[in-house]
Order: sequence, then structure tokens, then C-alpha cells
Amino acid sequence: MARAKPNKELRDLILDEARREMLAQGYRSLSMRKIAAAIGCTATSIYLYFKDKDDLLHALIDEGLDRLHNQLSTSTGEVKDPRRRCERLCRAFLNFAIENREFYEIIFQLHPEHMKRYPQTLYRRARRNLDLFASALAEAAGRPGKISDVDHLQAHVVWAQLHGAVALHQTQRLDFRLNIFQFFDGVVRNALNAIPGPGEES
Amino acid sequence: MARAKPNKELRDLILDEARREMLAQGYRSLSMRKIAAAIGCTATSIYLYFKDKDDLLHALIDEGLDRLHNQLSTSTGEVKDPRRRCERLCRAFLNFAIENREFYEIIFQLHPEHMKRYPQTLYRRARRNLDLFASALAEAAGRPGKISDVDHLQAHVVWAQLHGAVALHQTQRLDFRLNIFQFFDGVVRNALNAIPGPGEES
DNA sequence: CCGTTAAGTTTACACTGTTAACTGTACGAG
DNA sequence: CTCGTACAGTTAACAGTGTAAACTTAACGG
Repeated sequence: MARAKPNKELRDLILDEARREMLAQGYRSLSMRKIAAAIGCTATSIYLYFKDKDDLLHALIDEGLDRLHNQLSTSTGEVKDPRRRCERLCRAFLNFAIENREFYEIIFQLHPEHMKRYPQTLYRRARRNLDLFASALAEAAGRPGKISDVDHLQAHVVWAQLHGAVALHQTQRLDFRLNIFQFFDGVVRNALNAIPGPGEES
Repeated sequence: MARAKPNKELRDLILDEARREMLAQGYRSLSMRKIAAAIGCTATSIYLYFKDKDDLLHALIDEGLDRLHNQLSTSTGEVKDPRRRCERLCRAFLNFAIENREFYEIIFQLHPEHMKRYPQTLYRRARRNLDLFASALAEAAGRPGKISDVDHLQAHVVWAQLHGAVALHQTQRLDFRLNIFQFFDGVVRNALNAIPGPGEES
């Protein structure tokens, strides 16, 4: 019964269905057989286009990283003041996390076990996003253009603050009495605290 | 073949083996059949003592929360200065996370899907830990003894900063060039930035 | 017209958590 | 002493999971 027409688009069909299912039911509910059933092929066919399930997941992560990068890099707009640029980045990051729950999860929360063969191109794509923060921090510290180790470090601290907030929120560990907007505001404020004024250094 | 002697300790055996396997191979590798095989019973026997796998996990989380609470509450020792108490708490939290990787993971990273029937006692136990931070913050803000909403909020922000660092570290999302000690130092420093001096308020 | 290549399929394996039905022992009541 | 019941634990089974190997079928080049 094998279709003779080499269905060039099957890979895309798989990817589309995987994304759809992930966004609808969560990435944990992804199953080779379910995806296959939904698009009318067999589970093993997927292995013609993806090495294994992780490989399929990596393709989605890749997509997610691109979306994040777009959202981050357009967020700063024409804003000149480096501190305000930073704030825009933080807000954009949080917005992305909230609006793209499942993408965020596979990008940042997926256990390293699934990353054993994580392709290096994804690492590079991920680094691009952090560098947006780092260069804004470099600018704020009065050395635009060149990202120093300190900027790199501070970018990680800011990132950790944001990620921690998102992670606790998404895993529902926050106290239910907490006002979530105040919380995120406080988080952004504290993240921006990590920015040293121009000239001053710790 | 059912053993006549009612093995009163089977529940403990299960729990011990589950903990052992979790610490040795990670909680993801926990399997009812593996646990059963290791202690010489059948998988279905476990259901006599735990409602399901999540229930077993919850028992381990319970244990982990206790360990964390011990580590946190003994960390401050005789230190009087509230800011230093806060720092001790932060350090103790990070140490716990690093030294108890798997416990940390099931406590803080486990997906809410596994928490559907999360017993309320665990919530209370979890809140105890956050309250240690909140009351130290209340003290630092000059209103010892009574935890205000602001303290509660700031405690969450501090917690998010710490958790973010741990989460990124444990999921191996940090840049490999990053000096991990400098990173954690920066994180603690920034977490403490969230503490307002006595009297001042945002 | 044959042989090769590639796309898809069927089948199978080794797992997973979980339920239902069953077995055998211990103990208390008649 | 025997019967009944409660209980601890078992076996068998179901509905899933990812994935490898072998097989089928269609298209194309010589």
C-alpha cells in the first residue's frame, strides 16, 4: 500500500501535526503513533524524516528559539536608553513565556536527558538570545559594542531571575495568594537591578 | 505464594528502594516494576501502600521538603543581622539544590500534571520554607515578626532568582564558558538586592 | 524488461502504569 | 475444630509507549 508518489511534504505534515498537538495538549502528550494517526501514516514513517522522537522535538525547539529571537529583537524598537532597552527585553521574554507556554517548556525546561544529541546549531541559536541581553547590558555599562565577561555574567543573572519566575509560575509553585502582575513587576525591577550604572563596577 | 507474614515494613522497603533508585539513576528512571523487582515483590503490591506512582513520588517530595526545611532553618544559626541571615538562607538553598539534585527536581520542577492530587499537607510544608525567607525579609525591612504582603512578594522574587539559577544549571542551559561560582555569587548578590533597607519602601 | 532505490508498511520487542481476578494465609466466631 | 472473612500478595491482562528489522510497492534508469 506504500504510496508511490514520494510525498515530499510528509516531513512538514509531521512537524505541523506535532506542533499542533504540542500546543493543544502539551508536549508531554506527543506520541509517534498519535501524530501518525492524525496525518494518516504509520508511526515508523516518521523515522524516515526524524532520527527519533528527540530529533522531532529538536526541530520544534529550533522553531521556538526563532520565535523567541524575533520577539526579543523587535521588542526594543527605537528605544535608545539602554536601561529601557533592557526592560523591554525582560518584558518581551516574560511575554513570550506566557504566550508560548509549551514552546518555552521544550526550550528551557526539557530535561538534558532529551538533549544528549542536542545539535550544536541549537546551542548557537540559543546563545543569540542571551547575547541580546548581554549587549544591552554592555551598553548600559558604558561600553557599547563589546560584550565583556562581566556583561555575559550579568546577562546570565538577569536571565536566571526571569526564568525562575516563569518556571515557578508554569509549574504552579507560586502561592495562590500572590498577585501575579505585582510578582512579575517585582521580578523585572529586580532583574534590572543587576545593571550597573555607566562607569560603576562591582 | 502470598506470604502469610504481614510484612509491615514493605511500605518502607518500597520507599527506601524508590529513594535509592531516584538518587542513583534519577527520578525519571523510577519504575514500579523495577522497584518491585529490587525488593522482591510484584509491581502491583506497591498499589497496596501507594495509590499510584504519583502518590509514591509525593511521599518522596514530602521527605525532600523536610530535608530542605532542616537545611534552611539551621543555616542562619546565631546570625543576628537580617541581611546576613538572608544571605545564609540563599546559600543554604543553593547548596541544597546542588547536593540534592534529584530531590530538588521532584520538589520544584516536577510538572503539575503529576500534582493533580497533590495533597494539601505538601503545600503547607512547601510554604514553611518560603516563610523562612519572608520573615527574614520582614526583619530586614524593620518590621520583625509580622510578615506583610510586601515581604511575601519580595520573598517570591528572591526565590525566583535562586530557582532560576538552579534550574538553568540543572537543565544544562548555562553557557559552558560561564564560571559557575561567579554566577551563583552574582545570583545571591542580586537576590539580596531585593531586600530594602529598614524604612525605605518602593 | 529488469534491477535498483527509496518511501511506507507490517510486525515485533521490550518497556510503561494500572486494574481485576485470583490465591493463600491468619485469625476470630460458632 | 471448623468455617468465614479479611487481608497481603500474586498472576494475568489491557492499553499504551518508542523503536528496529523485515517486507512491500511504486518509480525510474539502462
